[in-house]
Amino acid sequence: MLDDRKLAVLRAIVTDYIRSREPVGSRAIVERHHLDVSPATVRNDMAALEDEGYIIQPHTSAGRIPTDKGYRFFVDRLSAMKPLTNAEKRAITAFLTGAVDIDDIVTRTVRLLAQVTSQVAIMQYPTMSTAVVRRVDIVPLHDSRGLLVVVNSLGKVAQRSVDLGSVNQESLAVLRDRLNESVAGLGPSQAAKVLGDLPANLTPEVRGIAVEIVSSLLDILATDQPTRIAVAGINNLAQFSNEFETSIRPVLDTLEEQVVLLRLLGEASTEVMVRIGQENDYANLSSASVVASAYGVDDTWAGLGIVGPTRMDYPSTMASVRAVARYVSQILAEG
Amino acid sequence: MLDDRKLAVLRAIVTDYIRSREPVGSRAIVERHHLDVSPATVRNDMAALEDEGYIIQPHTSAGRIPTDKGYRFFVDRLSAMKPLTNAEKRAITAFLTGAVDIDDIVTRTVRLLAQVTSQVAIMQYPTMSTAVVRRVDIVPLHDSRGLLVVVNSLGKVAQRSVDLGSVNQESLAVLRDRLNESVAGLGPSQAAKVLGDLPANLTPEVRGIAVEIVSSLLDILATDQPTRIAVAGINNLAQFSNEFETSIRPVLDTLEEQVVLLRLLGEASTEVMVRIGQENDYANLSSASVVASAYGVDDTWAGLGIVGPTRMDYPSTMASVRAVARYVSQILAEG
DNA sequence: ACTAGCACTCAAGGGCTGCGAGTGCTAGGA
DNA sequence: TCCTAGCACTCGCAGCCCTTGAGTGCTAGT
Repeated sequence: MLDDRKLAVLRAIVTDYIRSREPVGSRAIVERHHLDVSPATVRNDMAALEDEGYIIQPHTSAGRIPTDKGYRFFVDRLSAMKPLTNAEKRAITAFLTGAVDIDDIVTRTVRLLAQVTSQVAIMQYPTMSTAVVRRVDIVPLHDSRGLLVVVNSLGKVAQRSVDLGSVNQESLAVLRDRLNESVAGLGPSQAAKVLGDLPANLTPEVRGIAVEIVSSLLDILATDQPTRIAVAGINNLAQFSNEFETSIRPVLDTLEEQVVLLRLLGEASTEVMVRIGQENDYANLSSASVVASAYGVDDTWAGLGIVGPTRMDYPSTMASVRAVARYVSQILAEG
Repeated sequence: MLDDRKLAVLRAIVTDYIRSREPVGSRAIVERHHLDVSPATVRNDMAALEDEGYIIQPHTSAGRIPTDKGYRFFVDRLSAMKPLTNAEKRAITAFLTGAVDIDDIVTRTVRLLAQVTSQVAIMQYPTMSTAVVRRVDIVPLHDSRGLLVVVNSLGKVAQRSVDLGSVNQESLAVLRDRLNESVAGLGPSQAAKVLGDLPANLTPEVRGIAVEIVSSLLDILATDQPTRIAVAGINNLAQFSNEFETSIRPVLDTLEEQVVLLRLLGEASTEVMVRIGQENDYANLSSASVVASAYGVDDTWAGLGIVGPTRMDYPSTMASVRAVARYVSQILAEG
């Protein structure tokens, strides 16, 4: 049905349209891509491609532009990721070295990604779910307030404000040691099991306060901060103001919805995921595309990616997203 | 020079223009604000106001719109902050109760502010500078990597990845205890002084590792995370796409510049600060206004505020910003 | 000091026109 | 059977002109 020349025509339309944002006509194709046929022949091919739903005409006397389906076909079958230039690789390493902690890594990565792709970058903070607890601490602050601090093996720190009542320092130290003995080295779910029985085994004076602290601790382990997302490069959207069908409004709305972003990134695998226009489950993103990939080490994975107009340079963007995901994984693995 | 009626005319122009975004004509003023004079009289007043630079005509046959100077006069002399409705007050308290730690407070506050004002909200994380160190901990992670964790009296947790070499657990515990004895209860600058002499007083086997850890600790105390800013409600900008002189682009650019935002918020005092259009030192904000206030407890203050078009409802916005700053200060004071 | 009246200005919107890019179709050639 | 040349057709776009109407500044009169 689609012979080689038709595929070449489709590829030409997609690449030219991505470059120029102008509907692509039959003459332009034969000229720019030296197909050795006449425009009339290309027109016949275009008619066929239009019948199949890969391209449309914005109006009768205009050239063709790709549909979502056309982009999809292009991404799946007609393009290869464009390898990064050495300058880009150097920029990536330069940007990511010198990060001091995991928050810093995320902040730097998301900015880097925004800069490299000239799109809006989003990145999920690594989850703790497969990490194990390394340290639990209870720090008195002032009056009866204190802070419960949990450090996990990824170097992620979680904290929760707690009420310590009038418990004395020694009891607190005892409780802390018991907590550490119990849960250090355990994953969240195992830790939660162990913690359930803990208060019963404590001396009465500690027990009162222990109940609240254990419940806060369980809370930390359960919620596991899956809700945090870093965003950067929103200013890059402005250049596409008239790119999106109506306005950039719905896209901006989506970027404020952490839950939606999380679900988007949740679908990323270690290879590059691309969602084009209507393929997104969210009406707000129906004229946007999402390119995402998972990053992480061992069994701990989270997502990062970009959001942009459907008319984007998929080969380059996909390559950038994948490269950044790999570099940041590597950095996480190293320390 | 400016008699009462002229002031009333200016006030009418500002309020009507804020409402309708249409240039305000002389007839509209006498009708909507029952000044008991004729349009012709108002026209004379308008000519005077224009001479003084408070209003301009976008084109010859149009009504008048306020200049930055006109807004400034309005804010300083012609308006009072609009008290919040009970519903708004309830929304604020509802939104802020249940915050679990300081990060959570900031996240919630900045979203709240964006929602209440329908503008872009920005908020500086509280600085540690006047807080005292409560706890220092060193948590081994894997291989030779570890995490240095510092908790301060505000409940703020800072961490830094460190290389522990092959030091054993006991030495680490010793070092940790010594660090806590030395700096607990001290502010950053005092702590830094004490820390300088510490390694010399340690046993040789601990000393090697201590040097690096102390330097990381000093780093944490010095950098003090003043660089973090939370932003929310960028989608609110979209409704003003054609509000800003050229586009929302420069404003979006500014919002990506943490340094600029920090300097903006740094100028906030405990009363409400308003910067209108060209009053901002940044060309990117020349058609935007910033409303900000300081929040905090005791000697620890940071800034929060909003960024929006110069055509904004100053009385309400100022009231909201002030109210939110006060509520969040109160919450910080309580726990 | 205010007002009525009037001539003037100018942005915005509607209708009209010519231009040109691009198409679909058909007939003819390899 | 596939490709091409030629041609009539479509339609968005830009430019132009005109009308409309809101709003002004000025002047003479109360």
